[in-house]
Amino acid sequence: MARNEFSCDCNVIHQEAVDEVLEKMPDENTFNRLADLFKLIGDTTRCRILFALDQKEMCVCDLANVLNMTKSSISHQLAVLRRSGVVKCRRSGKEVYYTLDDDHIVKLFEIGLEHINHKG
Amino acid sequence: MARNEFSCDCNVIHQEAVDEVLEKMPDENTFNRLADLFKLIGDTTRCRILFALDQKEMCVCDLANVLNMTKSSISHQLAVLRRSGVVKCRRSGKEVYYTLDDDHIVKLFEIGLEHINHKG
DNA sequence: TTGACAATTGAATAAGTATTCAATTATAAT
DNA sequence: ATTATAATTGAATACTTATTCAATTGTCAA
Repeated sequence: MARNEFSCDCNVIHQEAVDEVLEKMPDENTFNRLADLFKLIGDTTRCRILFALDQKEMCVCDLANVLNMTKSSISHQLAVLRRSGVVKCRRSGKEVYYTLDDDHIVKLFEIGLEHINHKG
Repeated sequence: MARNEFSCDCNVIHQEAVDEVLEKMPDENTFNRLADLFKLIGDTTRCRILFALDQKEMCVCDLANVLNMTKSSISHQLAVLRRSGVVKCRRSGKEVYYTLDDDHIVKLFEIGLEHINHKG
């Protein structure tokens, strides 16, 4: 019984190619986590926060000023980034300071910028 | 007049840091394009399509079988990828064959996978 | 030209999410 | 204790978007 009998609305045209690709494809969980990672940095606000934190450790107020947005908005996004483990924070007095906690992010940005500069 | 007087709901705490970071930050357009790029690959379906096309040139039916999804769904996503210039296509008879058209994508995936394997 | 199949397209629906607003917590200073 | 400021949080709203469904286009074969 073909594995795609129910969800796919067509017959296989190049069975060999399909089988070969299927064999090499990572599992569903991998794709979900990969997509989640890119989704995380696929937002202008979070991109800017991460860029700022790559320059300097900053508190929420600083970030609000750099991005010209409300503290609440920044804080919500920082919570997202924290949950995903790409930033970490420390409290000092009334302020909470954030820093990057992931080496891969910067590399992704570098390649992303290459892409942008390469294309129109 | 401070540039953040209206949208930001707090005073600058570390003026020096804020100024320094602001100076180094790319402009708005750059962030929008960067975020758009990551948004593009921040979707499980598009991730899987791109992974498949990195292995082999494929027609829509092949992709529908590999991903176990409808041709319509795949076609919609291929249109998105085409508009963004990360895939290209050629028609041959009744079929349309797609291939990757961007070297950066694969690099982004590699680093993304490193990230995933590194973290829990 | 008619029928069959690959692919695309537009509209509708459903699901996800970024920001706003109001309220609350945490810390420091008076 | 009280006040002020930094930060977080939850709920609501507005916006975006992935998939589905139905209809259409393009190509080939009979």
